Amino acid sequence: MVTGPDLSAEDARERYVESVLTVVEQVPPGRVTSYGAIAGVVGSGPRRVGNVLARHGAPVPWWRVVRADGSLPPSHEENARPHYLDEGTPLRSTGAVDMPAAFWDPETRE
DNA sequence: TTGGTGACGGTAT
DNA sequence: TATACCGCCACCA
Repeated sequence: MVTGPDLSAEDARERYVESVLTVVEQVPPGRVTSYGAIAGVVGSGPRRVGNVLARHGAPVPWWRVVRADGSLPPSHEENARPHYLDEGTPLRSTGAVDMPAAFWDPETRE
């Protein structure tokens, strides 16, 4: 078989990206979820999720997606803080998100 | 084609 | 409690 472009695989990748962005959009204001939680829903590893947001995360509320410990890379943390204050997201004195209070599980939607 | 990299996560020290 | 290291896996140069 001639090695043509695998369009099905490319389409699968596109649907995967769309799935991730859809989950992010479903996170309620004032709540956050983690890369790992999204990974569990879309069926992939957490680094994949971060990679997707890095490339296609601009149009979605990316600040509602944080690391498992509730923190974000310093630069993004600066951009996210205003959103947290505006949405009333529970924060800790460290500047990270108060995970036990703010975590939203995309699988149980609570 | 091969190798390096990363918006992470968990475990070990 | 903080730091280091490894595992994972697709994307980019």
